[in-house]
Amino acid sequence: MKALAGHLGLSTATISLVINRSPGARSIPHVTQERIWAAARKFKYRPNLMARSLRQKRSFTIGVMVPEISEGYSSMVLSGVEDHLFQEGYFYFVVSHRHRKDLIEEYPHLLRQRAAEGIIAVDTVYSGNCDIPAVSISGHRHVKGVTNIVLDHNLGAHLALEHLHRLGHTRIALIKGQDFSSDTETRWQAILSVARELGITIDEKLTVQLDSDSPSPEVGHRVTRKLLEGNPQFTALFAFNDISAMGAIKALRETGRRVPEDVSVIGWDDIQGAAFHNPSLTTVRQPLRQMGVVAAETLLKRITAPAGADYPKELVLEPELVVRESTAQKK
Amino acid sequence: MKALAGHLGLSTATISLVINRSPGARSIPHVTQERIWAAARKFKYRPNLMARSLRQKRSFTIGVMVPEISEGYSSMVLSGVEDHLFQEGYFYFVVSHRHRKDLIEEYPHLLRQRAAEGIIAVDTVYSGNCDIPAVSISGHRHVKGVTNIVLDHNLGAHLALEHLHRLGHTRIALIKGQDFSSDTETRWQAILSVARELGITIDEKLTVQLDSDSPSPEVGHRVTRKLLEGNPQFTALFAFNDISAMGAIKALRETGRRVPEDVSVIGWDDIQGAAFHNPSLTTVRQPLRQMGVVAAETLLKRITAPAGADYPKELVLEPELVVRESTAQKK
DNA sequence: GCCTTCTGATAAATCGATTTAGCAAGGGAA
DNA sequence: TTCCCTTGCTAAATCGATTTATCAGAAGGC
Repeated sequence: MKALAGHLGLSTATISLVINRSPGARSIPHVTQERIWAAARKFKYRPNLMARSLRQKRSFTIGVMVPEISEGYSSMVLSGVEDHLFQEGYFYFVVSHRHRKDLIEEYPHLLRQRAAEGIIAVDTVYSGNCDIPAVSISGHRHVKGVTNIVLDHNLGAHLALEHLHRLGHTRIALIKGQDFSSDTETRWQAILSVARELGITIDEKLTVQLDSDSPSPEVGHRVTRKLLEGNPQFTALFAFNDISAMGAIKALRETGRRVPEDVSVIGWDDIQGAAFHNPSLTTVRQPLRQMGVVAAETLLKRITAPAGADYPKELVLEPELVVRESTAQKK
Repeated sequence: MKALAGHLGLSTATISLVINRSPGARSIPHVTQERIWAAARKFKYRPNLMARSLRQKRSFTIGVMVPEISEGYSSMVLSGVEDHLFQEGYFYFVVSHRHRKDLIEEYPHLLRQRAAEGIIAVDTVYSGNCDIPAVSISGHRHVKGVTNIVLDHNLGAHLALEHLHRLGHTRIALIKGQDFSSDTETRWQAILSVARELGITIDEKLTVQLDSDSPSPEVGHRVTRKLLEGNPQFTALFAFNDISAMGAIKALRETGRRVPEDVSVIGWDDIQGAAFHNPSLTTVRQPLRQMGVVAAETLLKRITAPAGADYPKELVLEPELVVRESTAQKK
């Protein structure tokens, strides 16, 4: 910039005014402005954003916390987040905590230190111990200063169980989520409540829980194998998510049960692979990309709002049922 | 920091020396140092990294360019990149260009403007038009200033074709990658060369090419349906990647062909879902995470090396064959 | 007693921008 | 002529750190 100023015989102040189209540039004649633009183009001048941020206290950067980046759920959400942030000229840092408590605690501060103006926490229990605006996707705890983006789990449970019910299934096995997943408890309560409503009994002996933080279908495979050891009778299985549903289907096939002829399986999420699994998965679709977009929108709105302004505490999005090949009429 | 200085009755210079353990702190007595640390802890002092970066011209930030974040290949690589960068105290920006030429051209500059000290380009043809260190994963073009991390495609093609050949397959259909994918051409040439070596004829009528930038198996599904229209005779299919292999398998099943009984299918990548597909996929495994780690290591080494130092132009990693259910002896 | 060296700090410049207050020249009105 | 207002621009402060040069005073050597 100094070089530009020298070359043009002007001061850096003038250049700054023109480049930023600030109101102070009103009194700069058009010819001078053109000279400045021309020179800027010629020398490919790009302002140092660090310096600008330091002065303006705006970085146009936000931080995104995910459990694990190489995993369908987070990356779909990220894709939506990215979409919106890009449109608005923001960049973002991604950090993944892999469920480590200390990192979940520390990352918000590190991000803030790096001038992040806000935080999006994906599938992470965020304690809000940092005083910058935050949006939590599937946070499920009301924390001061944090907007929660959540799915209507009751609706989701309803869609799934009613579907199975209509197909004649009454003995339904369940795979509950990992304890650390922020959706687990909410979804579980929704399922229990809807089951009661529909007159479906939830049998504890037909229930298993995912227990490892691996994002692989292997976990669902393992717990389903364990479930099947006692050779329990059931005609449908409702998995915590599509990943575990895939593992469960593999376990069912390995033990001689056909899907959907012998057992109907329903998943949750509708990740990329669900439609191309064999059999393709019936599942409760979460609008993951949209959740990312909404999170980004909400966060930016909060960032640009005057301090102390009101903000939404919770935004609820609706799932939909996608019926494919993995569920069928009970025989 | 000023507040700290005031509280302690010291100057900011002294505090800076101590906090950064700089050599200049030698002459500061231990008691004073302890006072400073105690106060820093008490007031939870965290230096403003923008200001520090501005002065030191180090940001400990790098930029990662990917085609699309919500996609198995990129996110696996990212996971490796993340792992190493985190260890070394670096943060990173992610940008996805969705194959838009203008963005591929512009992003390196935007990243540099945001003080990124280096760039990792994943599956992206990077032109190196920006003078910061760069590492390209599957770049396949030698560009000045860029280190290429590549897979040994010849070995991969060898593993796959030899496997099919041993199983007795000689008429092999091929799905070629999209033109924009940086691996497409290299892999294709490797396959042609290995086929010649093994005495396998590549029949043009058995070859189709992926043509959409969607990361879904749908693309592979569509082109395979088209391939099957003429009812050509073949007993094995070698897909560009696992995603398209899944689409292809669906198309084969839909037209009454069983996998692997009628047609053996082999993929490439070994993404998360490959092992839990039905049938599980035989595939050429790329060490994607490791490629990410190596990329990060190499980039950081280049960043900290003295300017003008030598750097590797290419690092080659080896694939391995993972045999699962989707391939079988020719009947 | 004088000179040097070491100790324990600090003042001030610097990084690269933005922003505010204000200056000089020219024109118009009283 | 004088005063004021606009036009066109700049000096200097500022953001929050790092870093270099320097300084006062004490200690040690001759």
